[in-house]
Amino acid sequence: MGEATIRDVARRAEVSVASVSRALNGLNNVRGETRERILAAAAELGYVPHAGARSLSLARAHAIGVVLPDLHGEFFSECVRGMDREASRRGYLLLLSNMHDDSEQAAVALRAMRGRVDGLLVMAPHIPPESLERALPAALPAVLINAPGDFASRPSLRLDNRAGARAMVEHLLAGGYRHLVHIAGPEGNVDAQERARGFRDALAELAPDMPVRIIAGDFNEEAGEAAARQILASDQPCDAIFAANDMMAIGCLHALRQAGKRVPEDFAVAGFDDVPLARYLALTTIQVRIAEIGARAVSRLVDMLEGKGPGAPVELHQPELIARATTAARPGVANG
Amino acid sequence: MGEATIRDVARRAEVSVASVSRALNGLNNVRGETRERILAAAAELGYVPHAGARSLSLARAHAIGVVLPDLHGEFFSECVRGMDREASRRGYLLLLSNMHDDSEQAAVALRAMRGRVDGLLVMAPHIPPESLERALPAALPAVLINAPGDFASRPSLRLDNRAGARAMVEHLLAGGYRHLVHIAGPEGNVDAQERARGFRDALAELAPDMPVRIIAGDFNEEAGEAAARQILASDQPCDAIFAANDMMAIGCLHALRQAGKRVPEDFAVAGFDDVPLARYLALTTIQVRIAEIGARAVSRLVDMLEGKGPGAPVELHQPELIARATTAARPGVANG
DNA sequence: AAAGGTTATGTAACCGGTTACGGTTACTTG
DNA sequence: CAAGTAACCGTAACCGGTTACATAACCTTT
Repeated sequence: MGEATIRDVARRAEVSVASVSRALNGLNNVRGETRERILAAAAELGYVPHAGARSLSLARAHAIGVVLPDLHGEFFSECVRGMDREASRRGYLLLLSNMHDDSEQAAVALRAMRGRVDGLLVMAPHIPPESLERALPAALPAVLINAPGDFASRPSLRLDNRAGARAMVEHLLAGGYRHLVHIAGPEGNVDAQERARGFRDALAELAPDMPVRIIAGDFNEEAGEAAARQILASDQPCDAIFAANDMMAIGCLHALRQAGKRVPEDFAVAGFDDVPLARYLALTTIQVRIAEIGARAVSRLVDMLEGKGPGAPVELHQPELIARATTAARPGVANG
Repeated sequence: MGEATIRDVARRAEVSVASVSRALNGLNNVRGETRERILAAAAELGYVPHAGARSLSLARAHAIGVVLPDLHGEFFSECVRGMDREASRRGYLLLLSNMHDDSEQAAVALRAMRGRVDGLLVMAPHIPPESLERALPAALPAVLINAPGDFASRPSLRLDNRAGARAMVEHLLAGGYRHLVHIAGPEGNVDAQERARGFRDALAELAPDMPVRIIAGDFNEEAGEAAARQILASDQPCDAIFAANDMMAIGCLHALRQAGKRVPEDFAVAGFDDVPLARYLALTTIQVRIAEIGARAVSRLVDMLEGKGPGAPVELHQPELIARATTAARPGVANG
């Protein structure tokens, strides 16, 4: 009924389980003829080793746990794809668990990983550092991705959101735009916070006399549309809109066009993330190579697991500005 | 150093491991005071049960293995998202393994699942049924998604590609288009085959005197562009192009517009899948609710695992036609 | 007070692998 | 030919849980 075990193979090959284990794991202290007999028996029985038992015995699961929040489409898939690529390259499987926003559920998800994985990859831009640290099994190596705060205790990867926002501000100013508005992301989200901060700081430094105007948003397309309407209805001057992510920028684009405005002549529009759609809509944005970050996270974790040391505690990934038509320079502006 | 084990908890609470196990699993045959002592000890030690050991002992891992091919972005994430939603609802974790195209590697990926999962979800539109069956551990329940051929031995979910293609042909004919061309997907891919077959059959039935014209493609945007160029260069009449997926349809759209053609006036264009981009480009397409299929697959597998019977051996999911601007009816055609 | 029943707890086997350790056997070597 | 060595192989302990079964403690009941 059940699958064949190593003892079945041993019985059939008329050797001990130890020899079967040795033969199947390629140890060299098995006589050629014996090895043949064992391999034959294993093949005849269709024997497949029981990975669970193996990892219990070895204290090594060759699997890494991935705990992600509810990301929207692109992000999720790209991140997991990058992780999977690297993981399979290095011989690990991925155990996935979506963590819903609740911090309590997150703890449960993390605990469920104990004893099935060798390490953890955690992306939790919305969980406060202390409760995250409390929820992490202490002895399990972990790499944090885009964690809020400076996590001294765990190595982490971070996207340099501030640098990205700053690059965008520079780009818009260089293009001759003089009245910038930022549409922010959800309040609790670190990425959103850092992008807004980057916008604010860059403006303070590069154009100190320009008023800093930030409209609240939530990363959804509708928020972008609402922001556009608000801008159109307002009497404050505005000639460039920088949304904290692409979806809001896209909503914004739609609303502006619907209102008969031209982009970039009347308003420049820019986003953040470089989702596939951005290219089709010629939207200027900041490219976030999330797959690369995922792969890098796996790579660092595996290095830790294999004793190659944790490396830099915080690794900052630089995003790249992709200039497209929605922020073309104003006529008469000499561009650098 | 290592994490606390159940024996550590037992020692600290001055009881046997059996009692600890009982107390932590909520069995009712533990005296109240003893239970308190055990819970306290566990909390003090930060004890987290070792899921690997637990599942070895119970012969139940509460995890399900997911083996997917290299899908492109949208598809992958949507599918996994649907699976994850349902899996976490029913108390299972997902163990992910991307299967690369190689059939040999697929077998390895499947074997690696033995002993860590209770069942398997396999999506392998490119692996021949026999080698798949050979690679699947016999005693492991599995649900196949979009498997080629009729798999008598395993329950499976299938997208009704033929019905989708047929609906599209009907839609185009009703719109007044008279010269349909299909851009096919990769040869070995079942979905692509069935879509082409649906196109062919529908045409044979609904417009028997119309020549069936199919151009080879590979699901990539470039193939769509190439097909468009081929159509433009050819002297055979064509007024509607139905690509086997959205990405090719999009490539096609670009190439046509670049050549100065209007859509849908000169050519109608339609795709298959309804990727998010399709809505923005107003591309008519067949909506595939892949997340739903993923969720359903999990649900069926869990039903099997919990002894609720496998249900229908093959479950066919009906896709829905989404009519948009790229296939607007020709003027003068009474529609509906 | 002894017999019988109930309930709480402990002991040890088991899940399916790996491996330290010790025993055989065959081969060198003086 | 005896002793030493290397190569091969088997026994049993172990990884960290669960649980059948045995035992002990406590109540009833007559």
